[in-house]
Amino acid sequence: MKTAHISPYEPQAIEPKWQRIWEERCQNDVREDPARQKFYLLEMLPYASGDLHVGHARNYTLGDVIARFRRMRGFNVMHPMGFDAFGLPAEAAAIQRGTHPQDWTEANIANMTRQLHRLGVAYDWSRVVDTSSPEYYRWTQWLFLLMYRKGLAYKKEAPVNWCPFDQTILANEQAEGGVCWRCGTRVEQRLVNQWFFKTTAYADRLLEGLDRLPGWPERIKTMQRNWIGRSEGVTFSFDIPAANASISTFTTRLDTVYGVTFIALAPDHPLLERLLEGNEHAVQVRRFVAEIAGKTELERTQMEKLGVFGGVHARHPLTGERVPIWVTNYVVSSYGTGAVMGVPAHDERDFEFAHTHNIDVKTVVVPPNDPSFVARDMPYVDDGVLTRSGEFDGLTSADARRTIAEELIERGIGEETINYKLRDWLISRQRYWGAPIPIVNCPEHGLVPVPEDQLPVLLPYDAPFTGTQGSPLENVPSFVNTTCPQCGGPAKRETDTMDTFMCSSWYFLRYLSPHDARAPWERDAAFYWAPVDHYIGGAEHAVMHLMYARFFYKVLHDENMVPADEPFTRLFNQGFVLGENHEKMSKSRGNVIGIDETADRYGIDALRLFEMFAGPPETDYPWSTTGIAGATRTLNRVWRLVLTHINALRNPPTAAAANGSADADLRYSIHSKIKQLTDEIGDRMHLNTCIAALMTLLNDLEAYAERHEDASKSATFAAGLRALVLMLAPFAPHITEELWERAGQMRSVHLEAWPAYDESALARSLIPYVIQVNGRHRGTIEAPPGSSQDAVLERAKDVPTVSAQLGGKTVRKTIFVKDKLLNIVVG
RNA sequence: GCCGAAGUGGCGGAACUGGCAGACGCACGCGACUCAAAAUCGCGCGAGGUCACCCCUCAUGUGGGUUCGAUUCCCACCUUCGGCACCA
Repeated sequence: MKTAHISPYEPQAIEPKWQRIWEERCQNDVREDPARQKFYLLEMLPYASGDLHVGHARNYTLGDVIARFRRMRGFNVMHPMGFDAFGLPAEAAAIQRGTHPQDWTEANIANMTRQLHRLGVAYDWSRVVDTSSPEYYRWTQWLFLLMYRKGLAYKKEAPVNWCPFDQTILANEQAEGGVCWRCGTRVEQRLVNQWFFKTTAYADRLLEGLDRLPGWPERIKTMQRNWIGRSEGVTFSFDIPAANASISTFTTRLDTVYGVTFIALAPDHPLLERLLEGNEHAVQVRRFVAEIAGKTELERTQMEKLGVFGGVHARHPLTGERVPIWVTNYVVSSYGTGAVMGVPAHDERDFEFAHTHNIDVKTVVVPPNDPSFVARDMPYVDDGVLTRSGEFDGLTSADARRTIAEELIERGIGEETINYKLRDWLISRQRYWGAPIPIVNCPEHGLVPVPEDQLPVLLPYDAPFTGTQGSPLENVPSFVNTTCPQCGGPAKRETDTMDTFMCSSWYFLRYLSPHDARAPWERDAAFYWAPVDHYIGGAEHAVMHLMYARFFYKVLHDENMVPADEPFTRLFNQGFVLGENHEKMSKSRGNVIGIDETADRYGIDALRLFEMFAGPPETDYPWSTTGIAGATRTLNRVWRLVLTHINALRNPPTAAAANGSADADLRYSIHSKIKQLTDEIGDRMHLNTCIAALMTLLNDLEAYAERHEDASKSATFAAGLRALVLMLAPFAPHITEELWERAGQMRSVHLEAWPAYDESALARSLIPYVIQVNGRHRGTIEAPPGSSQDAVLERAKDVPTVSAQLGGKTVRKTIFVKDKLLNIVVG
């Protein structure tokens, strides 16, 4: 093969060239087309942090390959991109460097936009959104008002993480370990008036919806189920005669109720003060409560189980026994009723507590096969059969739970209850860089929503965001002081901004009509495009973003603004790109590989090809400098092969196979690869094996060209070149477009149809049969498909390595798998 | 502690429903081209035995099991990674 006179492959020249042309042609812009099947592909929008690295590139390339493939398969593909632009990092950077959050964010978006263009991803750039722009957050505020109108947004006083140094509230995830992520100060629990969304009202629907999402990873659904934490049980009361009160408890194990030997109260239980009146233990209890109050809930969960006797007894509603009440550190007031019936024999925690405080352990449930069982060294927490439980003895746990519940309900002291771990979503943030909450406080009318025609409530550019003066907007009089929309009298605005997760809970709908000034999105557009068919993003958003977005979507479905009640049909969590040292890529480790430096050196197509080839999309893999060099080498080989035989693409030969079996073999290779990629990209998405298949096809084509001087005149070879370029196009869009143009094609390679495979090319006259003796591979023969067992056996006996194993032994049986294998069992 | 995922050459990985373990690539070695190097191309490349060739044995974290046959299914254990962790 002559390689002379072929221009060198120069990605640095052709990549910007095609990016410019695609942009000028608006080649990737889409619109609704009822005649075609839609496909909405989305990657989670990035936070506007400023710089993209090869991990982002992997994520977006994966989406791009699937989107381009779908487009070539005839789908009308929506593939947009945007920026999650509000948030604390912008404010932190502002405080640190003295730049304004808006300027910092804008500069970052400009840089990231440049880098995203550079990646060659086929986004519809006319739809880009910036969640910090007034055109966008106007609708975030509008959606807040929708929630408010529906009674799903409310304000209440609640304990939150407060950093005394930064003078601000922190989200749970920013106060991990009980310290402020920014300054390391220990956070305090503080009661603050906060805005919440009533996510708990949707708890059951959020749970049930997961069962209708077969396209989601099981582990993400499990995480959401755990987070929602639905549990069914019974709430019933214990009377406290001495205090003339009663204490309500929740349990899922009513079958163990006869084993109650104490009641455990949360230290901040509302009834506690009443129990302590005239109680000789009061001093001790108060000292204990004060000690615990100094700890956050998180710290409490990490301590050993402590408690003091409360000085009073309750009356067991079924046995009438006196049950001591203890105040403990292991019961939390925020779940259930803040009081727990203590059953040491059948609960790990109660057992541990009872053990250290010398409380009775009363076994009331025994394993079915061990009636004399006694919980001595460890509790028995499984279901079993009841004993020492009065009239309920002999019932199974399941039956007992039902029967005892009926009894309590009948007597009017109990009711069936469902509890959730899920709590309402706290959306207030005392920060500057977020969307202001569109509510006005009027001395006459209380909380008054800002009328929709007055949106957006603009974030003032000038605000003292020092990070130490509390909420910055509080200190901007021109913002705070306003008039009541209802009476026109003087009033004050809410100075909190909204959690940025609100911005990202609906952005995928804004993409559908990003410039609409009358509505957050056009209903028709939503009913055409939604839901998102394929959502790609990291698993770190398993609960937060994905739960919030599902909540929003269900509310919007109730409003008939979207066509269904689940926003993301298929969810895919891609793996990370690790550093070359197999460690997580991070600035502090100094192993971050940037997009620009990589593109300059190897080209974007090589980056894309390497990242899709290095491993299956869901697993982590390390960066490899030699690996990407290998991708460049592969592209170089494609370049030379195609240009050497460019005439075969320019004027495809029509002559039938000229080289007999070589052509048939090549044809088989071509069509099997087309079939493999077609099935794989559409379904399992193991793009690494797709690229391996393309490399094999490249090897086969090169070998053919090497052996046949007149390769360019073979119709089969020409078809192979064509298939190679078309199938490589989603992976390496620039080089394929350039080759396509040089082949004299008038249309973009990316608007061509995906090649079709021919079943007849996959049928072979001879196929390999594996011959085993006693299950071990001893040889291979070639025979026609559909050969009989006897025919294969006859042929197999002639294979020396097989006959050597058969020598002198009796054939006991043979196992024959049609078109595949013959196993001869001898002994 | 509980739940889940994963362990395959020097490295990334392949083998999709049990049927030729190591596709494809990287690294490495040898050779061709070259004054030389780079680039490129060709050949080799799990371990051991025998080595002229054929071939044989062992090998998919460890130990068992099911099966004619196990990287694949089952049981136990080890390691790694993720999630949950007093939710009554």
